[in-house]
Parts: sequence; C-alpha cells; structure tokens
Amino acid sequence: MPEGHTLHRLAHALTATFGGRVVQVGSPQGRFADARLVDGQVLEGAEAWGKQLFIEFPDDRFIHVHLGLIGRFDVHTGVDEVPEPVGQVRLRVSTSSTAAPQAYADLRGATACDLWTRELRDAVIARSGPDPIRPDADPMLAWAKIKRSKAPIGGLLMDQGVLAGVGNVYRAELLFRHRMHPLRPGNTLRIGQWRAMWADLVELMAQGVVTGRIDTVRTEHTPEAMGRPPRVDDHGGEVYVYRRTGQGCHVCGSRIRTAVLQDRNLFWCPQCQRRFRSRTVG
DNA sequence: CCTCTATGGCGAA
DNA sequence: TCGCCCTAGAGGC
Repeated sequence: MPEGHTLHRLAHALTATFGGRVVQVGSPQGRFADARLVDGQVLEGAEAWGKQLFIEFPDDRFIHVHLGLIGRFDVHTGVDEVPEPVGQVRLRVSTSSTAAPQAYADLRGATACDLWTRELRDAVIARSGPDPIRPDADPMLAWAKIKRSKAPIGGLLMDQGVLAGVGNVYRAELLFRHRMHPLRPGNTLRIGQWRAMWADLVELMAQGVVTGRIDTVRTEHTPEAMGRPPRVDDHGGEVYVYRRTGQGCHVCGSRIRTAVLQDRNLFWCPQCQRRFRSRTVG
C-alpha cells in the first residue's frame, strides 16, 4: 500500500469525508491513548508530505500517521451504521451524527500514530526532501544532495531526506524507465537526467494518486499491446521490473534480476540498465 | 500450528 | 548490518 501516492490519496479522502466536521476519534485497540484529546473536535483537514500524513485539529494539534511497511488506513463512506471494529484498530475516526449516511476510517499496523504539535510537524517537514506530488516541490533541493553524493542512486531515491514519497516500487520503476543502473553513484548523474526523472515521477505519482495503484508501463508495453496476460498481484499495477525476478523484460526479454540493497529488494533489467549507462527510454 | 512475506524506518552494535 | 516494531494473509506441515 504505502508509497507517497497512497498517503496523498488518503489525505484527500479524509478531507473530503470528514473535513470541517465534528468527528469521533478513538483507539479501539487502546494503543493510541491520546485519541481522546481530539475526540469530539472539528477535523480541519488532512495533508500528506511524502509518506507522512497529518490530520489537523484545532489548537495546532495534528494526528501524525506513518503507515510503515504494512500499515493501512481504510476509509468507509456512505454506511448506514458504523460497525464494531475488527482486528487491531489503532485509530478510528468516525462521523458523530447518528443519522445515515455515516463514515468511518480505520488505521491498522501503522509504524506511527501520535498526537503532534505544529512544531513537531514543521520539523519533520523541514527534514524531508521535496515531494513530487506537491505542486510547490523544488526538484533542485533533491539535486543538490544527489549531485554531491557517492551513494548509489537506488538508495538516494529511497532516502526521504533527499526525496519524499518514493518507495521501493517507484524507485525500481523509475530507474528502469531511465535505463539507469541502481548502483550508479549519485554524483555521476547529469542534471538533465535528474530533470527527466523528476518530471517522470511527478507524472507517475500524480497518476497513482488518482488510480490508487502504481502503473508504470508505457502504452506499447501494456498487456493489451503486447498480447501478454495482465499482472496478477495483490497490488495490481503494471510494472517493468518490480517483483518480476526471473521473468522476461517487457522491452528486451532479458530475465529481470534482484538483489538486496540496504535491506530492501532491488529489481532491474541487466540489459536495459547496464552499469554507468543512462539514457531515457522513448 | 508454524513460517514467510510485504510499497518502511528506527536504533543499537 | 542486524534486530525489531507494526498486522494480515498465504502457504507448508
């Protein structure tokens, strides 16, 4: 679930569903005791920065949520009745009226769910790199770090202080689309390459916010265009390399490779992404 | 029943 | 680099 597009999508859904309304806030599981401090208040809106989600309440209070690897936050609208929680619900936000239609949102498995002040929120945002989904993002802030780092670009793209919101799928797919080897050092990139990668991220991630999935294949490489079966997977998106180890590359047919970099699975095509080569495809 | 996996990130060693 | 945290679902025995 959770790369930046998921959090922005959630922010939109929470704002649309609960924004400006008095809400009930609770922690059925009990591990978010501070829920009571904003219970019965007006939910002013929700906003995402990278993978961080902030739900704003009066008096500069924010519920800070980070889904981590396995967290999910499901928004249910238009229900007649808010049901009993199922499983480990850390946070539940629900409409406070008793009349239908009602709505509720359940958070499970999150790495973080805390009540924060505006200062804490601002500090985390200040430490984060630019977020390609935010219209005010400045790609040169990321470039300044990339161009002077010897670290592999595959790691830099996942560093939330360099760039906010990119996770393992967008990382792998972006590198493929730009024919770039994941281990290429940041300081060997040229600015034109970075500008092209950023523009691509802006487009891909904006699409992810709309669709709720990560699709990265170009028209000529869709299942329909290639006459291949669609991807069957729990996240569903059409991709070039992510979790396609051993399968044929959609462009050149080579077997997709995998390796572990900084504890995360890395996927690339050994032919399309030869080391120290990089040219944008198409 | 157990083990493994997952689009993440932290802190200790 | 490793262990650990969060949760649910899939698969093996």
